[in-house]
Amino acid sequence: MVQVRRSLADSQAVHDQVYEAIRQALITGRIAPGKGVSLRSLAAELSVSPMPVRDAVRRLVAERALAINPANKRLSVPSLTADRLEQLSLARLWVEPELAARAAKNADTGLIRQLQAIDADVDEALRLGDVDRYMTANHAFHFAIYERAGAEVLEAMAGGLWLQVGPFMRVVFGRVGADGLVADRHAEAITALKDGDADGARRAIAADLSEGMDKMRAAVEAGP
Amino acid sequence: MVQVRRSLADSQAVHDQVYEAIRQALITGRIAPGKGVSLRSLAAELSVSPMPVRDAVRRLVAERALAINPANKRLSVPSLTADRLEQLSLARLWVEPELAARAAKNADTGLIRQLQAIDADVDEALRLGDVDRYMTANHAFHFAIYERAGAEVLEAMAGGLWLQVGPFMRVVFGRVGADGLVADRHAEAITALKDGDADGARRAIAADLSEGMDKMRAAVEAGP
DNA sequence: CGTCGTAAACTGTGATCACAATAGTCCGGA
DNA sequence: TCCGGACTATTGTGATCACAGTTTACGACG
Repeated sequence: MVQVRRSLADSQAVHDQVYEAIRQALITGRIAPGKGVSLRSLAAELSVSPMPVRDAVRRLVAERALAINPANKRLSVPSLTADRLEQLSLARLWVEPELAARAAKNADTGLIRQLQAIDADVDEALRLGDVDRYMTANHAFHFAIYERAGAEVLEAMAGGLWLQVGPFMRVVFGRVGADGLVADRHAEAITALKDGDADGARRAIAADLSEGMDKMRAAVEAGP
Repeated sequence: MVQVRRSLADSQAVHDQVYEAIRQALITGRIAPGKGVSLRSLAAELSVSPMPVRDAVRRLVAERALAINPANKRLSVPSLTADRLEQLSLARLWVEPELAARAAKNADTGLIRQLQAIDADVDEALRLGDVDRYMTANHAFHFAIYERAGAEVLEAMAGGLWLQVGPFMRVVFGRVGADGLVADRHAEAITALKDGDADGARRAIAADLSEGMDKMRAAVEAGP
């Protein structure tokens, strides 16, 4: 990948690129939960030196997207347990509707148009059964909303939770197929945001989440 | 400090010790909010090489206990704004009572005794006006409870929030004096835990938090 | 054929160096 | 006194090496 550095500010540092790469691999499930990874193997895979990988991994560990075995200090992807999913669901179900409600107060036509475009992408990804594209688009949809809340602390919390939930989502697709998630509440959410209806946005996002989480729960309980 | 390494497992890595040191300095307000720090200065202060500091700082940045200026990539302690405090309050007021309620179901006499001992320490710190000791003991009290909830994800969230709130707490002491926080709800919480009263524990912790947060809010609004 | 021990490969951690970019300082000129 | 520009110090980032501990592979022995 060729990338031109314009200035120090807008240039993504290598460790940031590595972070994004691993994050994406984690969310899309390209690295299986429970599997062990190592700094050097990741570095080799991404064709960078171990140094920036080390930085990225530290960050991911702090965000609980990667786990570190306290006995031998080796890295691994956290495995999917029903208990973890339950806690993550609960937390998401609190933060994300709150962010949606706040966003409703700041929504404008630009945001609405953007959301409609993203949602069209989500639908097409679902139609094609393109898992990675669905995940990316769905993430973009939610965070386009959350970003508008203007609540950086809560938004960061949501980001961290989403990262931890990512691997679970892949399980859903793996078991019930790509059409398992077809019924989202995105249209409802868009309508509520357009009307500046904070409570409506809160309910729409809450419903969207809990439906998705229910599917994940079922998939996880079906088999670890 | 002399420390014997028994095995790789129980030995704290240097970067963990550095993390704890900076964390403590942040919480107790020894590093003022808004102030800039650097890897090498921290390393010199802690008499270690910049390398483990780098690791610790990455972690703290991920936890939003340190901020990194996107323009020049320099480190600083996040400054205290009313908006940030409001979001942190809201989040704490959701997670921590939840943890307390869960802990109530797992509480035993051992925990109660431990909490009573810690609370006595809190009270003595207040009596003496020993700010650092109060902060440490108060932290110990809350997390002795939360640990008992057996909810690692939520507990980690609480830990991250506490870390971000830490600097605000010092502001309270700086303005209203050490006796500004004298009225805590620890006794109430202990009673509820002893009775296995989940709702009581939830209410006690919620009351404890919101009182503290109110004081912080007043202190922050009085002057940045 | 199975089991155990030893050697090689691999792991995270820390130290040190190089480099480009920014911030700070100090001095000259108006 | 105040402003501007050159020089120096300091900054985060990345690369490379060393090291101790752990895991894995393999071959010898029973």
